[in-house]
Amino acid sequence: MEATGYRLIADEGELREAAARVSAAEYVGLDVETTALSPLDGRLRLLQLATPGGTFVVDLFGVGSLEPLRGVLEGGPVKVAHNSKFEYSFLKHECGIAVSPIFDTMLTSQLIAGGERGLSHSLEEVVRRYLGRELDKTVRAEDWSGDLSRRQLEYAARDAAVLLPLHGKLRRVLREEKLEYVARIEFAAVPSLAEMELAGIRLDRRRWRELERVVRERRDRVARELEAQLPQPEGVLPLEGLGPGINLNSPGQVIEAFRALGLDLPDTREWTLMRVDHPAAKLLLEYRELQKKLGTYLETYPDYIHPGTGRIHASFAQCRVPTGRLACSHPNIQQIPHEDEFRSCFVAGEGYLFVIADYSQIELRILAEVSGDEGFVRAFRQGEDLHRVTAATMFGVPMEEVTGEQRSAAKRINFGLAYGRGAQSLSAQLGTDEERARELIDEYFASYPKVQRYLQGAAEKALRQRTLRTLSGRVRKFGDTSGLDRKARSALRREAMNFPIQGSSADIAKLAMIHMRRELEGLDARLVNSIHDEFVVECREEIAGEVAERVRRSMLRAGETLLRRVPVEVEVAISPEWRK
DNA sequence: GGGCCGAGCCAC
DNA sequence: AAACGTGGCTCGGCCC
Repeated sequence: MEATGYRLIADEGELREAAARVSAAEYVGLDVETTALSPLDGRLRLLQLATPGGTFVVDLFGVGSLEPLRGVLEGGPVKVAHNSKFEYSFLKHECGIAVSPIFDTMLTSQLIAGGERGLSHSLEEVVRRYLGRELDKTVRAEDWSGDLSRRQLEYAARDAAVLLPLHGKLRRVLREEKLEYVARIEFAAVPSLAEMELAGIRLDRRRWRELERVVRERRDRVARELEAQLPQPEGVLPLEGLGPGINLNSPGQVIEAFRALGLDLPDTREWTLMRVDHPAAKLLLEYRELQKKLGTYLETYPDYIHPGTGRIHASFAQCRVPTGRLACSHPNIQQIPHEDEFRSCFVAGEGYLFVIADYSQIELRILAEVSGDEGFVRAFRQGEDLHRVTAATMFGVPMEEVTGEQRSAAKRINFGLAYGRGAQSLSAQLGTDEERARELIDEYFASYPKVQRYLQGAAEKALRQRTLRTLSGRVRKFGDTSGLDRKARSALRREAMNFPIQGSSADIAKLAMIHMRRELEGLDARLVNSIHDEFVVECREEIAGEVAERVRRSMLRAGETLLRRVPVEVEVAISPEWRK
């Protein structure tokens, strides 16, 4: 790698001069070094700006304020960054600067990869893949809070400088691969995600603790009843209430205990236990549910409350999921149990309310759109109850005469097909035999012939052309499909049928987040959670009505941008708690 | 003590 | 023998 020239900026005068030089550039590489990984816990130390004419390394412990750079960072040249959510978050939180416009080389690499597994998207790997250069990343782990070595400064400058040739290369690839539109969506969504993380969400600690106590009592009671049913393991004296007993969380020990009862289990999954006719099996299922709630949610979530803000700041990964859905972690606030007793512990702050908005049946609307099936499209256009219409057509009865059971079967098929579900699994869910399930599917496809044609077409295309796209052009690439066994082939077919539907839904959700941020700008209102087709916005109580309308408008606009033949519907609720 | 993996299960 | 797409988290159980 070539020697890196850079200029260290250590006072305000030099910074103003640098800002003037940088503002003339069309693209600048942007990178920061920080004293911690979260802006809530650490500070910016260095800010690097790379232009074709040279790289500036700004020492924030020297300049004090980045105000002279505001004009460069907000508007002005395109800022090229790798994982720009990081730069955005620090600059927004620490300086109130909203970086824009953005070109993100990590998101670009992820879009181009199309969900292929095993590809790293670290700067080091992406530079190796697209530029054929080696970057030494060993300096990153060093301490950035004290005096900086020459090596550290060079490293910092080089990381920013490499973004320019990388951008040049990736821009060409984006164009060749027809990914420019979806890339624009991703880049524009970065501020929405960053600000959602910074905002965090409030968990009512007292109510959560109370719920924990109740659930723990229930669990302990079930555990005692269950242990009374199971034989004690050998070599353990049955000391009352003191025994180590068996570990109910260990599938191995549970299988052993059931064997002693004369029940041979292949595994201890829910599906297996459900059909075991023994009170211990029912108790174990009950125990599992309570243990899951306790261990995964109740005991651990309070640890995520940030001491500084008193709120939970989860992280959202923008392009980690091949379909384009967000992934959430630390903790995952997309998987809170749906029951009100859990969700209602997430509350708006004092004087604030939640606006909770979700898309109604968005994936089925997408299926209608992409398949173009007239019956399906008509049902949505006329605002009918789709499951009822489906049942009426499938079973050949008038709408008014559809029974609850028929509607429920139709609903399960409607949803199942979007996941590529087959007769076998459908029969298990409906409690019919496989032949009957096959008949139902046939009747379904007879009612909606273009849906069948579409789904089969997607599966074939994945196998033959090995690439599929969503409505925004997001691509999913499938590896070599020639050597797959039957099982792997059918798994791939199912994935192929699902990808455009789930992926287009993610496209719409991301567009909605972009619109929403603009619609809410200047209001005391912000997005605090995003659960695929649902958004939770927190706002001052006085403006909740107005915010609800703006959220609805943003979501409808996003839906209508990508769905041209099918109407979009959004349901909005206002509540001090996260609940329906 | 940390890392890894499979089983199991929560969400959409 | 067994399920139906996308994830993340906790646990036991194993390794170094």
